[in-house]
Amino acid sequence: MLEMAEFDQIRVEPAYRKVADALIGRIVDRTLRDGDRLPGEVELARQFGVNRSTVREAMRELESAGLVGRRRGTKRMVVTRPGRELIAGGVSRALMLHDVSFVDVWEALNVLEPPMAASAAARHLLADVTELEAIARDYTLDNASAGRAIAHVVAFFRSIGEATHNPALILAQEPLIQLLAPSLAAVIDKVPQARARIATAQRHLCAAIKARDAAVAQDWMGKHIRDFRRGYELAGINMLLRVVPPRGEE
Amino acid sequence: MLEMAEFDQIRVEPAYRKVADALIGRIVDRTLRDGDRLPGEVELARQFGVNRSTVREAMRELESAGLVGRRRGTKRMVVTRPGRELIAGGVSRALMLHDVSFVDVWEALNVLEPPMAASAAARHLLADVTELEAIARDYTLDNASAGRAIAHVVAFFRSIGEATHNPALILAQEPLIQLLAPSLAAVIDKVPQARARIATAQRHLCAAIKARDAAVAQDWMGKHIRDFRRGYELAGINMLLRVVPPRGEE
DNA sequence: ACTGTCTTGTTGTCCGACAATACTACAATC
DNA sequence: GATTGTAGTATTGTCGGACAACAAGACAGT
Repeated sequence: MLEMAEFDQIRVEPAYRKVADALIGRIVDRTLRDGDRLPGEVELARQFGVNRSTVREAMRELESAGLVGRRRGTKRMVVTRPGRELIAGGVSRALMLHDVSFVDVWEALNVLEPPMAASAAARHLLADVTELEAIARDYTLDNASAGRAIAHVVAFFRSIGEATHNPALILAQEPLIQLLAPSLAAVIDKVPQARARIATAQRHLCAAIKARDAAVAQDWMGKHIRDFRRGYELAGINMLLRVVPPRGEE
Repeated sequence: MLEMAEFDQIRVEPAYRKVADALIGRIVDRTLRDGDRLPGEVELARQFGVNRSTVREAMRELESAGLVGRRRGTKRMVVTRPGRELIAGGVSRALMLHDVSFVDVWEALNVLEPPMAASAAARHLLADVTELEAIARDYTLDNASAGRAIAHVVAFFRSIGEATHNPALILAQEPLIQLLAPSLAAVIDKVPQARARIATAQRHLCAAIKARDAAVAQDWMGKHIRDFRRGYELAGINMLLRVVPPRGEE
C-alpha cells in the first residue's frame, strides 16, 4: 500500500460542549465577572439556539468546575471564581486515582512547606499573624479529640498558605493537606509525643514568621514536616501504601 | 429576643447531584475501575429511578471532572482516571481567575522545580533519562521558532516531572508550566542570549540527573529558573501583572 | 413592623420523540 | 481469506413540551 500522510483526526463536539466552551470563554476573558448573574436557562437556550436541556448539560459542566454556582437557597445562577476546596478536591481525587502513595504526598509537602513558611515570614501582613496565633492557641486548647486536633493542624497549614499571599502556592498546598489529613488520625493517636511536638513547632513557626525571620521559619517547618514522617514510621504505617479516600461520611 | 443556638443549614441537593455523587463514590472506592464500561443512560436511569435527562446532567459533571469519557469515536462511556492536562487546566483557570501574577507563578516554580530536579536525579529510571536527553536534543535542533522552542522547554520540565515518579509533584508542576508557557514567547524573542542559556542549563541538568547527582541537579535547576526571571526583567515585563489567558486559539 | 397572599419568573424533573451513529452479525464479492 | 456491503439493534445527542416547587417582588391587612 502506498504510504501517505495520515489525516488529522476530525473531532465532532456535541452542542453542550460548545455551549459550555462559549460560556467558559466569556468567564475566562472576564466579559462575565465574578458575581454577575447569568441569564435564565430559557434565555440562554434562545441566544444559543439550542434546547434548554442542552443548556442545562453545559451548565452542569460549569457548575462542577466551580465557574458558576448558586448563592445559598437562591435560584438564579451567578458567575463565581472556583474556590480552593473545590479545585483541590478535584486534584486530590485525581491523585488518589493515580495511586499516589503516602511518601509521594509527604515528599511534596517536604518540598513545598518549608519555602512556604519562609515566604509567609517575608510577605505576611499583620492580620495573617494574628490569625496564625489564634489557630495555634486553638490547637493547644482543643486537641484531645484526634479529629479536632487535626482540624487545627490543617487550619494552621492553610493559614501559613494565606500568609504567603501567593495563590499558586496556596492552591498547590491544598490538595496535599486534603490527602494527608484523614490519615493523620491514625498517627496522632498512636504516637504519644505527637501532640506536644506539633505544639512546639507551631509556637516556633508563629514566632519566626512574626519576626519575619524566613530562615528560621523554613527551618522549623522542615523539622515539623519531618516529624510527620517520623510519626508515620512510629505508628507503623507503610508509607508506600496508596492514599485511600476517607471513610464514608454521611 | 431569646438567644438560641442557630440551626444547621439544611441543604437540599438536586437529584442530578446525588446521581453524580453516587457514581463518583463508586469510582473513588474502585467499585468502578479505569476502563470499565458504564451501563447505558436508560439503564442508569432505571437503576437510579430517575429520568434519563437527570442521568445525563450527572454525566456531564463526571465528564468534565475527567472521571468518565469516551474513547475516540465510540459511543458508550467508560470510566477514566482524570488526565494531568485536564486537571491542571482547571487549576490554571482557577489561578487566572484569582488574579495570580507572574511573580506568583515564578515563585512557585522556584520552590518546586529545584527539589524536583533533585528528586528526578535520585529516582529516575533508565528510560526517563533517555527521554530527557531526546528532548534536550530536540530543543537544540529546533528552537528557531519561539513556539517550537517553548514546546520543547515545556516538554523538558514535564519530563523531569515524570522522572520523579511522584504524581503529587507532577500534578503540582503542571498548572505552573501551563501558565508560564504562553508568556515565554515574549521573553524568548526579546532576550538574545535566552536560547543558549536554556540549552546550557538543559545540558547540565541531563548530565547531573543521569549521574544521579541530586545536589548538582538542584543547583542547575535553580539557576535555570532564576534565568527565567532575569529573562522577564530583560524583556521588560512587569512581573506583578496578572497572568492572562492565551490568545484565542481556534 | 410584621405577616399573609398573589403573581410571575426560574429551576428541577419528567415524558416522549426522532435522527445520527456505533455495534454486531451476516451475506457478498474479489 | 480478507475485505466490503447490508441490515437490524442499541445508544447517544437533541428536541419539544409539560408541570411542580420555589424565589422574588408587590401589595394589602393587621
